[in-house]
Amino acid sequence: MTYSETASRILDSAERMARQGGYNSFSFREIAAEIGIKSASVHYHFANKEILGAALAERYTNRFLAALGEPADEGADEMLRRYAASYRKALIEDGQMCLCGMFGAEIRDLPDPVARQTRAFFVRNIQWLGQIFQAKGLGAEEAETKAARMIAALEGAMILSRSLQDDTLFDRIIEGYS
Amino acid sequence: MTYSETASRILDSAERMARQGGYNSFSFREIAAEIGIKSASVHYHFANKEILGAALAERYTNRFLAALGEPADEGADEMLRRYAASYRKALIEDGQMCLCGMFGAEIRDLPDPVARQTRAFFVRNIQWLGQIFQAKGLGAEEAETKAARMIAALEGAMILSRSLQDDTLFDRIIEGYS
DNA sequence: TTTTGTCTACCTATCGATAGGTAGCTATAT
DNA sequence: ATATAGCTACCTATCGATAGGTAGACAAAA
Repeated sequence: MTYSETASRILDSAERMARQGGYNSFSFREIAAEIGIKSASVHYHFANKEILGAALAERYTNRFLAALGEPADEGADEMLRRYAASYRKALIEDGQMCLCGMFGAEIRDLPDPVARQTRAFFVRNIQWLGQIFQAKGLGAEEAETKAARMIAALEGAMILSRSLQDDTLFDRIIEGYS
Repeated sequence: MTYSETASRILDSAERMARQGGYNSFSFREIAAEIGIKSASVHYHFANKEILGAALAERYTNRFLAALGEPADEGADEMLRRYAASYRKALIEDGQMCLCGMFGAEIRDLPDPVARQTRAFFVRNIQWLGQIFQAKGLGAEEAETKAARMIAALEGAMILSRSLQDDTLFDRIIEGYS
């Protein structure tokens, strides 16, 4: 999926808000005000909120995986380090939570298309990490479990580090995974 | 803090909604409708939303810790198992997320009194678990890190298991902590 | 001339919150 | 015993703000 300049700016704005406060924390009005158009014009690009929310999660997932590269490009340990570093960068450098971590927590309250895209984030990330763990010699099932465990640790580390306003806590929690 | 019958039912209702969709997912009107009073009467018991939210997090924290008992009552490993089991019960038996996990994720968007109570949940839980790890022979700093790591793993496991609608995933992720 | 993107203007529903009132209980003072 | 006063727990009615969403006009570009 490719987006126009305006559509991209809408997504940028919505993503920033959603990663701060979840699905109910971005609105057509606020997005419009931020990028200098009217809320009706936001509806032109994204007909309703569930379409916008689903697009948000889809673009986030694609960008996230694209930034990681193919799972086999380099050594397995280096890939794990890179994976953890991408969460670290989001939290500490960008000051934002994982969009799909937020959406995942409130998934029972989300419109179905948004929930589906949120699940896709975790499925694809478990696949990505699972390949790494398999490259390290683990069986498919165990690799998947370890992948899920690592993602859970990173999502949880974000929440605790953010809550306690202590960036170093993220590193201390993740120590050993990198 | 002790609450009247009605105040307790307000908190029960709000807690259930908040653990499903976060701070913006409960409203005075919806709570009132659920327990059969008017929204103005909810304001009688909790003057505004931040007071209600803070009371929610405070009661949740106190109940959570009370259910765990004193950290030294039994063997350290049994206490760790019990700690993980309390998250498991919430997720699988009650079908709910951790209230302060939800609030923690969106903490930057929360009114200050709610954010403070949310932080208190994590501080007190790290203290509780830290005592267990110290009883197992770890130094204070390392015990605190391991405590935070375990809480992060449990919060993250809830999000993934919930997102992927797979109860067994929670157990597989937590395997080894219990 | 059709499409694209934006606008004005509006809608209904809901939000948190407040004002003002009432029924019933309780405690004190006469 | 009775009147007075205050408190508790609710009510009706309403406020301004904001939510998501829609209809239709309009200008520029293809």
